[in-house]
Amino acid sequence: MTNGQTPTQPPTGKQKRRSRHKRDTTNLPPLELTERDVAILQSVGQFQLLSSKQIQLLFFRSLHKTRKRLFRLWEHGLLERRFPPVHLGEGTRPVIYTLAPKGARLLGSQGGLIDEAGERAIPKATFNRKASPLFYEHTIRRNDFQLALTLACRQAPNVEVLFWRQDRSIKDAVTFLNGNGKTPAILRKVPLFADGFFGLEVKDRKLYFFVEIDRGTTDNKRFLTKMKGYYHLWLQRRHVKRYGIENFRVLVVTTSKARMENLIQTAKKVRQGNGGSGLFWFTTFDRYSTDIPLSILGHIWKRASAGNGDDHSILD
DNA sequence: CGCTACTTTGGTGACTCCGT
DNA sequence: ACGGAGTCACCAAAGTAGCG
Repeated sequence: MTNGQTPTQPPTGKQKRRSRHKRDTTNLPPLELTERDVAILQSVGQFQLLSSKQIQLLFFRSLHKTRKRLFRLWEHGLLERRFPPVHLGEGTRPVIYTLAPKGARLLGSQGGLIDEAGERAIPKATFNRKASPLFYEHTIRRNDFQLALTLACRQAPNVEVLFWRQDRSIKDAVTFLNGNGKTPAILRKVPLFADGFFGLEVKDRKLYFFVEIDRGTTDNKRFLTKMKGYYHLWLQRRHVKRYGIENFRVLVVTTSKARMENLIQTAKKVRQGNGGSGLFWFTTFDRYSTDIPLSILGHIWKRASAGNGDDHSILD
């Protein structure tokens, strides 16, 4: 094409703009799926949902091109799209893409995707249409974290993501004696289901992390209970038995500095003089970004150990 | 093989429309 | 009001067909 005209589309005056919200399948030009298209569908399935911006970071150089291609995949029913609510004075936000049933079937027919537990194929990864805005927000936040980590490890020498898990295979419960020294301790069973669990290989070291995304909706008491759960997971060496790993840390990402300080003070109450001082690490959403992925490997993390105000890198 | 012309594919900028 | 996104026009590189 040298003159800007498409042979199959004669220039007949001004075309009516297609709706962004309703699929118009009349005169739909055929779609030839590329390897990249399949990779996009796989990623959307794995992440559950991705914004056009996030998909660009993974697969394209140009956002313009990204939108065009995603629009075509949507037109052909392979992806679903959702429009986040618009707040006055903010304009629209990037479209959120999820895997459509047709896209899931297509992946299934190509051998599909197996989830981290090695069991479930991708069709169940199609996204629940009735998911709440809070859940969307939470998933987008988690994906931003995973995406920044993925992109950072592409750029950083000697750092590799060994795995990322966020499915039911990391659902666990820890039982321990819960007490504060004043009232009698009672046996407590705390469910643990991290937002993510990942491993990094740094040179010859292997590091493992649980990720907790905090949107400021959990009160201190529940947060303390959850941290106690992780602490006893560590104390009982349950991570060795269950995951075959020797070490782990819990990364908590939250909304603001004030909230973070509050959570750090809460986390400090967990330990009872049995070690584990480096277990809990904290940062805020604004300290890393997918635009500058290496930021997530930078010195942006605060530890909940006493008298330690320095910022750390998760590679430390 | 080497040259030319054309096609295909992917990228950019400007403009305009869209939906809340 | 606002910024995302669809359309249009255009550019550039790579691929390909035809020809001597």
